[in-house]
Amino acid sequence: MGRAPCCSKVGLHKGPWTPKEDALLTKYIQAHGEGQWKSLPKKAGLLRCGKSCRLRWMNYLRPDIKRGNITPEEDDLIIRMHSLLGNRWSLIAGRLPGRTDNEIKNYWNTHLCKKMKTPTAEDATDTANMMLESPEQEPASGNKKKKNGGKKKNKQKKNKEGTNSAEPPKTQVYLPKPIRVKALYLPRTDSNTYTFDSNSSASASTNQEKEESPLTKESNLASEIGNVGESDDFGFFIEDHDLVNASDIECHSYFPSDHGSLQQLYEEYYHLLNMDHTQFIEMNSFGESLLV
DNA sequence: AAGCTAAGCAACCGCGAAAAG
DNA sequence: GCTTTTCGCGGTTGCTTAGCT
Repeated sequence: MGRAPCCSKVGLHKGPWTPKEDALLTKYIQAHGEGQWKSLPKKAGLLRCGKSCRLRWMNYLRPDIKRGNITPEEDDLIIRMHSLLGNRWSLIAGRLPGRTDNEIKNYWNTHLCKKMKTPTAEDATDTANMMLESPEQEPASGNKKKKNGGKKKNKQKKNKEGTNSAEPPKTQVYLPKPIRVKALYLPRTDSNTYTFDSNSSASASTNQEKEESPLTKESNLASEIGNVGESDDFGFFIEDHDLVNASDIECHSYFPSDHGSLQQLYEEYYHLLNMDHTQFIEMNSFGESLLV
């Protein structure tokens, strides 16, 4: 069955955003919160596709975006998270406060991919074990500079499901899928710093959450993983039995940027992913049972 | 200084999944 | 339970800029 286009595409602006468009979008979202991307451009007075608005907001305009200068610690974490999760940019980004999936993806494709191909002795020792366990995932097209122009579109993409038998098997992670939680109820605040007007939907976190220190929050989340043993990649089954997606909880909002914590977080992930298979299977079926 | 190439990054596209009707 | 709509993700493209000859 056909799929309706996300927008008419007729008469819509494309390409780089102007400061005026940025201002309109920011103003609208500050007043009304995120979500309803389809209708947002019209309401905000923008001649843009809703997807474009969302992307612009998520990757550039959000107040908590941290731009530029990936630190060595972040760099290291990205490499190691990638070795565990593969090209799950949004998951990796969710663990790096202020970083976006697009930024991390670009960073990987331009810097780290090369680095992985020509590892220094230090890198080699640091990551060798993980690299053995998970196949090197090429960036979609590497650092190719296709000056041949023209859109080849998704022909390669269609092959991604592993028709190439020569490829080594990927590390499979059998964990429950996150479920989508409506932004209206659990907005993606990302925000220890990102607070709109008090009536904004973006300020949905409870007072308790707001008062809780980042460290407390982090350790709580860590204990959620430990106690409940229920994390997808990586949704959490919270004690009061609300199944939510961690990316909606935005635990990264609560993670302090100190790098000891990033290291701790990595170790937790690594531990989860190295649990034996029966645990994965149980977790998977448990998660699925919740989702049916 | 001009032309060329590579690198970096913002933005677009299509698809899958979940929500809504 | 089926269809349609909406959202979010990952892959890809193409513009801009830096570096080199």
